[in-house]
Amino acid sequence: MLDDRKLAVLRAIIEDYVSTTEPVGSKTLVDRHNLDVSPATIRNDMAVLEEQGYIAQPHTSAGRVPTDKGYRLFVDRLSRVKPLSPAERRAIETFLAGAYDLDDVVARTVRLLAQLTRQVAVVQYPSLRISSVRHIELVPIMPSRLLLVLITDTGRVEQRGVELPEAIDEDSIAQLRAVLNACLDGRPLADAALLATDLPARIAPGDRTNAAAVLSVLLESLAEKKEEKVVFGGTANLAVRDFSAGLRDVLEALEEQVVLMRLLGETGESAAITVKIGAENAVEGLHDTSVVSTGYGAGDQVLAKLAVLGPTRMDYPGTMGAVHAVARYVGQILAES
Amino acid sequence: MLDDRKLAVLRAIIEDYVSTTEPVGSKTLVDRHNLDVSPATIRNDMAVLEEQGYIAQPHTSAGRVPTDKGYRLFVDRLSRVKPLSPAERRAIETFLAGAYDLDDVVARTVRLLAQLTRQVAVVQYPSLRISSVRHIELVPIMPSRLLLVLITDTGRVEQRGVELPEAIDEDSIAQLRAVLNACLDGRPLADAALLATDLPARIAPGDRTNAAAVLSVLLESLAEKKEEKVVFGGTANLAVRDFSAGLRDVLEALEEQVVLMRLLGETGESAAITVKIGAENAVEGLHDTSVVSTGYGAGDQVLAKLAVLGPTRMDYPGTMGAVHAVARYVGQILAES
DNA sequence: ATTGGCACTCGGGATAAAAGAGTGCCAGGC
DNA sequence: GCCTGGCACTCTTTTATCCCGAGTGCCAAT
Repeated sequence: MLDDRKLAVLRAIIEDYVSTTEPVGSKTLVDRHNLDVSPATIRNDMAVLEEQGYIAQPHTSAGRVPTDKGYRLFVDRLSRVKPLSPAERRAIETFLAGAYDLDDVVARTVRLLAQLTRQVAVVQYPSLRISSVRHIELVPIMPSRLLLVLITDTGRVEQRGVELPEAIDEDSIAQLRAVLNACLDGRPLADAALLATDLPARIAPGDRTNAAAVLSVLLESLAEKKEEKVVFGGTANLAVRDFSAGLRDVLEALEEQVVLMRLLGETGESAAITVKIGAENAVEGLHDTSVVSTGYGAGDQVLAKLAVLGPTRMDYPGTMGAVHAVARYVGQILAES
Repeated sequence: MLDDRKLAVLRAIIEDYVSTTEPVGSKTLVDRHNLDVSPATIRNDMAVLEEQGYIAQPHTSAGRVPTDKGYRLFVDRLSRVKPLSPAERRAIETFLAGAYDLDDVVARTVRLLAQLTRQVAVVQYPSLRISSVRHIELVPIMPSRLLLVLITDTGRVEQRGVELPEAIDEDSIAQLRAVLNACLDGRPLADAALLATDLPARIAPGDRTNAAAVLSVLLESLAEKKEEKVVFGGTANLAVRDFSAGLRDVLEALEEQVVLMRLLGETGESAAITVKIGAENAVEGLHDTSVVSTGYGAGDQVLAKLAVLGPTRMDYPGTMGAVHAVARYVGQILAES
């Protein structure tokens, strides 16, 4: 029902609109792209496209503008992910290679994505739930207070104060630390839950209540969604385009971890690239916004997600290319460390 | 040379302008504040104030607008820090009390400040340089690779990968860890520099090159300005007022750690509140912006700074009150943990 | 199916006039 | 000497009107 030319017209409309920000008319279209037909023909095609909901006109006698549905079709069938230029690839590589630690990797990734796409970048920290324990450390602060430090194989370091029911001495701490590490080292953090039954038996009776307190804090940090940390950047890119309306909504959404998580949550668990266009985003106030996201991680395992957020009128192939490439490189970096 | 009434007029102009965003004229002024004189009298006063550079008119026959110099006078002599309402104090207390760890304290502080002032909040992490070491941990990752974890008495946890020149075994790691902790525990981190000469003697000969590598990483993380971490929030508040111009500049400045540090750097080292108005800010592009900042820390010691950033046209007394109160509470929280 | 022709629509820019807000200054009053 | 009412003047802002042009939809012809 949509022949090849109509699809070509839709593609042309989207490409033009994305680059000019202005509704595009039949005349402009035949000029700019070398379609070998007359404007009138294009108008007929446009009428059909409009009837089917792929494009719309802001008002009578203005050019056409793509609808969400139009972008959807474009992304699904009319475009390919655009590979980055060699220069861009090199830039990514050198930029990420210099990172010191996980915080730095994440921070650099955000900057990189924002710069490449000239849009807002969102990056989630590798999930605690999926990571394995590399080391657990207990540091005494006061007689009845410890600092629990958790280091994962993705390089993430979590810290948490533990209030103990009873005072504890160095030896007991050492024992507890040894047991915890013996049980959890190299294993997925989720296994900590299994310890609940196992732990008391391995601990001197007098320290069991304290051990339970430590464990419960450990489980807590695992359970809490708060730990799904998300970072963003590139908001300055929002100010430049004629996007002032809705800008506030976007900034608000970005600062609300919960909302960000929801946005990323819609990304599938695979390494594929997900595109949510306009109203497809469940989040209120982001209906003029698209989100291009993907999972990343060391190897196949998806440890976390990253995304780019911009107006529905964005360069999808380019953005998708950048998201894809950056996710891959970050994965490599994580695998190496 | 400026009698009481002229000062009152300046104050009135600023208060009105801040709340209405519109140039304020002589008529409006006598109506709103009950000055017992006629508009004509006020006009004369205004003429003087303008001549002296405290106010200006955007164009002939518009009302007057305060200049930077006018705000300066207002802040220095015409206003008092406005104490927060009991409700606000309680809100601060409960909001900050629930924090888990340092990251959480900082994150909550940012939100709190942004919410209280309806502006952009900037908070710096407690300085590594001044903090004392609470514990140093070495975690083996690969035979010739360690993770160095540094925990300070302010609750800050820093991590850093160390590439060793030679492979190392568990025993050597334990020795190194013991020596490092023995030397540095409870002492200011800056003392690490002294270790350079001291360390080799305490370490088995075979491990000295490795020990040196660890130490150099430790010193590096101390030296690097990168470690002066700064966090901000509340950018959504920028979008609401008629501030669209310059918005991009502000967002850009916020995402540039270096710029942010420069902004905070101008804050004095004392616990007093510093106000930088408009062009007084050295940072390009923030000339329509004021920064209200102060130091905070456990006890008297200033560990870091926090600030609120907004248009020169801001509620200075209120903002200063919020900044002051929040800084004090955060200090308390830090001292407690 | 495509095309050229044509009447029609509607937003946006230009121009003009009117409205308003505020000023500066002066001459008179307390 | 300071304050005040009055008044002419200056600009911005608003409103109204007009016109232009881009773009459309439709139709008859190829």
